[in-house]
Amino acid sequence: MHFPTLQEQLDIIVNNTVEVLNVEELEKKILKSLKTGVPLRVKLGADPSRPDLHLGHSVVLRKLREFQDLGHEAILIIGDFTAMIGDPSGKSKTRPQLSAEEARENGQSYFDQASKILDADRTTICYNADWLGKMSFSDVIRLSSHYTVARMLERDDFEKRYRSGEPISIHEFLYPLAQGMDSVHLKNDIELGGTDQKFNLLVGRDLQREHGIEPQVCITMPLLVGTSGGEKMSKSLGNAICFNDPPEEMYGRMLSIPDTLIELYWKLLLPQKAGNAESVSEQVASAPRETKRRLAREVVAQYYTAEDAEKAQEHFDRVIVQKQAPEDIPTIECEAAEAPLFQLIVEAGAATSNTAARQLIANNAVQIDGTTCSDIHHVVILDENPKTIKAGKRKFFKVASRKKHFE
RNA sequence: GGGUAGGUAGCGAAGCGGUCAAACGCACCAGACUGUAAAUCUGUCGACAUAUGUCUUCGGAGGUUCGAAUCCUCCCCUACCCA
Repeated sequence: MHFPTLQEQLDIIVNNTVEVLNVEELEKKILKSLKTGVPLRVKLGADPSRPDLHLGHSVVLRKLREFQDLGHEAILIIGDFTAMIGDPSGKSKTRPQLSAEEARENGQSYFDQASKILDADRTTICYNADWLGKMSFSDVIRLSSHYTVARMLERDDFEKRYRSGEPISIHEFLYPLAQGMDSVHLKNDIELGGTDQKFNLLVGRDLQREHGIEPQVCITMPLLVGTSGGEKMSKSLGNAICFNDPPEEMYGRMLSIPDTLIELYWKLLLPQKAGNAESVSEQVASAPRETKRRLAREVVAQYYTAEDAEKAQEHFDRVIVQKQAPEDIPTIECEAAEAPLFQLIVEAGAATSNTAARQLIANNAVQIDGTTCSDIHHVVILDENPKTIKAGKRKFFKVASRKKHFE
């Protein structure tokens, strides 16, 4: 195995990180691997209770990929056992406990999605139920004796919740310990995570040391801000862009980010290409629109192809900018010769209830063949010629009668 | 085990016998404006019907009332304090 030089590796590894704990040890580890030819083992934990990966996940996955490209070993660890506990980080809500099968399924899905960024052939995937599930209660007691309540409360979100009077369950204290045991089991050299994982990563480091293993270096990456700015990207906040979003949607959502996020997204979401990162801020200043369009295209191309990205942009220009109907839109066929407009909107899935559909109409958000209709009682006359209905900004469908088709 | 304060729509938070489908803020959705966005302004924001209507909601189950989110009983849950 041939690795780049120490300095080359350090430059790449440290770039974009929030913290590296600590750099001296990292250097030592790199030097050792250079000398022995043994790649570093880099661990990243994955939570299978949320199998929809979004761009926020990509930040840390991208870092892992960089390690792979430097010749090191990526270990993706699916926390199927910890998912059964429920991840306490962030929200106070306890996550639903997953069955073993669900966790495996989700884990596979996670891996499939992560493969859009990782080099899948060179990624080791493992499930922590394989070892955590074998621990006995006395093992757990022994493990938990290593940590004190006061130290647990050092963790940022525990401390906040404690002070604001929000509940903290005992089992949540076990979560970092379980995650730390993963590091003991894997004997990994490095663990990656978002800044919210810092405490958990450090617990792994401590536990390794106590088990006589060379402690892992902890690397934290920034949490990506969501598309509306402010809060971190999260599916439940509705400000996320998922790996599995279709190209058109991905493109549209990318364009809807505030301008102030362009540079940050550029830095964190695209692979490092020499020369282009520095000039982005100038480009944003001089041509924000074009820069954002380019960013959107580049991001879509990461998850699909450059061609798909082009198509997505064309689609967007057509539908949103020029407000024309897209090329391919679904047609619903009715047997009746006429139908209330609001009902059609619901049937097409453009509104969740009749009331919601009426509200859309009342809000001037509905067009039939390009003409706005604000009459909630409107009845659409159907024949074999499909009528194009637009409900809201980007929901289009056609309706036609299929009466004749029955003869 | 004892005490105190609480559990209200996606979230935060008012209401404390009728005028409550429930103020207000945020988020979401839509319209205007734009660069596509952000910011700003406007509307909507439980469901069904739509001219003032009906139904299901205010931790859960009962009860008192012509009438309850609001009063009573029991239960469940949370925080804090005392043991």
